[in-house]
Amino acid sequence: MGTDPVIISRKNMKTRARTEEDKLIKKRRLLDSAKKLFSLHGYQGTSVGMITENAGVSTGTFYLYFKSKPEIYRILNIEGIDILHGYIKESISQAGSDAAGRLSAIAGAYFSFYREYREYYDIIAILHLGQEEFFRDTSMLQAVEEKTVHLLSLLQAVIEEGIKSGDFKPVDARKTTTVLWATMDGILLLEKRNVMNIINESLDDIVKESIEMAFRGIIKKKGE
Amino acid sequence: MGTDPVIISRKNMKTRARTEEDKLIKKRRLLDSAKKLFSLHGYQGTSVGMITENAGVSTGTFYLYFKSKPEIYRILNIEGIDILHGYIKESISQAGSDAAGRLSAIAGAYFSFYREYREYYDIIAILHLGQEEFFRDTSMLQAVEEKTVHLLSLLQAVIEEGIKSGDFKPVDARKTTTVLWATMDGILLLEKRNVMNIINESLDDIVKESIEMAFRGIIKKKGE
Amino acid sequence: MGTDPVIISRKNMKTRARTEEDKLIKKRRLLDSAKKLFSLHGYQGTSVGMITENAGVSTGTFYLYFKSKPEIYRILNIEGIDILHGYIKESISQAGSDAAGRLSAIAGAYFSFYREYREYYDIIAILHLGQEEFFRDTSMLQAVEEKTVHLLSLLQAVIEEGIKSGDFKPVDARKTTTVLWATMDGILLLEKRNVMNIINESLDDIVKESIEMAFRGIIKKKGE
Amino acid sequence: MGTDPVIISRKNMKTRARTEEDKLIKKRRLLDSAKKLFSLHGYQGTSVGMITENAGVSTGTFYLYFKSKPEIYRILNIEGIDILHGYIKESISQAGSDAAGRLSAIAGAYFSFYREYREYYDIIAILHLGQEEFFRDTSMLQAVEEKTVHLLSLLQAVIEEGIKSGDFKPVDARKTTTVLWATMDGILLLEKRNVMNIINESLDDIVKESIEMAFRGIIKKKGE
DNA sequence: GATGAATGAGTATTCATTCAT
DNA sequence: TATGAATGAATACTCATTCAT
Repeated sequence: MGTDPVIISRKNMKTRARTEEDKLIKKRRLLDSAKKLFSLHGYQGTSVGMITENAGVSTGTFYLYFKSKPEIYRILNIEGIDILHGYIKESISQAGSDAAGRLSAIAGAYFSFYREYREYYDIIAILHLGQEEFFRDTSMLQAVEEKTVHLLSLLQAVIEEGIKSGDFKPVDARKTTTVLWATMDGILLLEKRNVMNIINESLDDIVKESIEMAFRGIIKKKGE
Repeated sequence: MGTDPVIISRKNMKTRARTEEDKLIKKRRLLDSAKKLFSLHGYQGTSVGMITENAGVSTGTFYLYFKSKPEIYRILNIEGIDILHGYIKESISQAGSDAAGRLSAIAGAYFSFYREYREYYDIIAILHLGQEEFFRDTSMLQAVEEKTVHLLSLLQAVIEEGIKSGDFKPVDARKTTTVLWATMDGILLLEKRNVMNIINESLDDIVKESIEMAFRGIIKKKGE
Repeated sequence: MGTDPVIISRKNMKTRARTEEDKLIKKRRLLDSAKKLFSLHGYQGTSVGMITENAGVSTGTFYLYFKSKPEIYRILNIEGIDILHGYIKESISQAGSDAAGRLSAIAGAYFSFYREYREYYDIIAILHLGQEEFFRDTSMLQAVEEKTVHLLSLLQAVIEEGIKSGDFKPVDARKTTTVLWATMDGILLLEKRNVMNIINESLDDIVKESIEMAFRGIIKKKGE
Repeated sequence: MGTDPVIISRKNMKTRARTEEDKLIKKRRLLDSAKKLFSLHGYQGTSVGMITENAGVSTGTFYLYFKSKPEIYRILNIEGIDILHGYIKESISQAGSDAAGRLSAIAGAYFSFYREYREYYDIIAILHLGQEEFFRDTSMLQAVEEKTVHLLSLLQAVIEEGIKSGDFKPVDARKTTTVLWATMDGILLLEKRNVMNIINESLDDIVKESIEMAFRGIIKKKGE
């Protein structure tokens, strides 16, 4: 790529810096390509060649940055989970102190994640399914599971607070958490299955409806 | 025709399928192998060779019974959907006349289907996800979608009846249907992702909880 | 096929006769199917399954009548050559005594064979080409070669007679024979390659022209 | 770029093709293997595996240089036709101005092509025969046909000139062209069928004889 | 004799990964 | 570091032939 031969004094430093940066950029380009392609064609439907071509590098370069195809997949999973994590945490910290608002915020964050990082969502939530064995044994899955559990615990904490503060009925916090999360995931599943389109409902409306339903069920009525 | 009258030596299935019945048995063996393997490794992760090996026949035999790999997959989809369909319909017809019971029965049927036909569930509900392109163009997927919509309409009818009879609050029937179905699917998704195990909750309990939650939300309180 | 149970006395004989006849009919049906299909799709493009299906018998039956796929091909070759042989001989015996007429008759017989037994022509004249090795080692090819040489010798005899009788110029009989035969074959080759169609010439006209050309060249002019 | 200046160690072609030239050499090696094998065993009788083995490369390498088996076949057809075309054109341009000489030159060129590029001859002239269906629909065959017609038109032009200049009798130029070309092809057909060998005639002698025969027929005698 | 289910080697093609340059 | 040519095992599918019934 013919590095600039003129600016001698800063050359070394600059070259290194650029190189380091270049490497990161290249790695990111590969990750982004992989993300897009995995989301679009699935894990098995995406070849390393497709990824490198999309990233504009040669085949061999892929193996300079990643050990294997499973590895880049694993990295994307971790990235995706981390982003989701950040979203949820941020939403909790920014929400007011009433339990309903906090819970709403978490749901909002989850759906925002889906809308803004759909490719990551596909990777962390969808692609493993029905590939049991293939992904089951890897440490990656374990990490994903742990993070998932942590997310659930964040939600659970909110619900427990709500119960303590008297905003929520004295439900079983863990079970309620699970069902709420399941509802969110299930809605996205229907969306992915194209069902929303077919029955002519918008994702937004269904999301709103689900939160209302949950509240009508959980929120303690005055005088109850 | 004329099945062998000497029933004794019938057992070794390595032999030729001479009667129509034998052929059906062998076809079923292939279907069962494929069902298991698709459920375990996904569509792309399952090779025809794996299927025949599992069924204890040679490669060529597969093509005696099925035209192609997509075909056996399509057949399994149809079978699965039909069984689910039957389950749901049966549950509705056997349930009493009160809306809550009918709704409960449908949910029960769906989860029963999952428990008893987990492999079919994987195939009809999970495997397509994240393979957009690959399955999007086939008529098979369309059929699956249609059937799904039909199932949703069965549930919706029950909810509408409930509203009419005064058992349910005057909710938006379609949106409510969608959310309820999403919750059911979402629960199974968590189960599939192994989350139930990790958080030490049983599928049964969560199912029960979800129905209760739904009811607490939908059922009109006396004097409301 | 439920043989007639009534006419006992003639049963054995009749059955045998019918069976023998049936066998011949079946064998012929297979041969005819193979002939048609080989001519249409080539040797490699024709499967045993195609032949049996076309003949309306089962796969296994094929091997009751023929040892292998090459064998049925060999038989068809011999049949074809024999018919051609018969045509040529008949044409010679029926032609008058003048050399030109005899020669004309042979050419006519060859082209008639092509027109009436095109499938045999394809098999004996075309299909081997470019499959050297595949057919080269079999005894079949040798037989075909011998018969071909014999046909050439028939033509050569006519030419030699013509020379002796003074009808033809004193040409080299063998070489002339070869060139004449080559011309006939070449014309059919162009026809097979669809060239006749493209240049809008009819096979008949070209055949006539070729014979005239040959004569204008071979026939001794009076006073020459 | 910059071919290795140390020419010594260049020899082992087992190495990677780094330069454009190396790639061309390897591609050619594959083409040559394919040419030889197609000529020997026909299109269907030649597997990609045979080609790569003969070329000393692995299966996958084939697809680095060619898109498919039909593609390499198509390329060989085009190459062959182009060489033949060049031969004929060159022969015409180098021949003197008398019609007989020009005609002789064309025939000579055709037979030279056969002798020097026998494998190409097999591919462009022989292999399609009796594979109707298989090749009929491809654009390739059409191209071959067009080129064939063009070659015929070159020959026809020579004959027409000869007629105009008075060297040839006033024959039907197109029909004569067709018969002459047929004779050439027919001779090669006999050669391919091994007949020349069997009857102990050399191709050269027969070619010479055929040209003489044609001339004795076409050339106008003085005073005629 | 007739059937047709079963076989398994063979086909074209793809793809993750390696490694010489 | 970057390249991309090379590999070869794997894939879906076909077909001549066998053999139990």
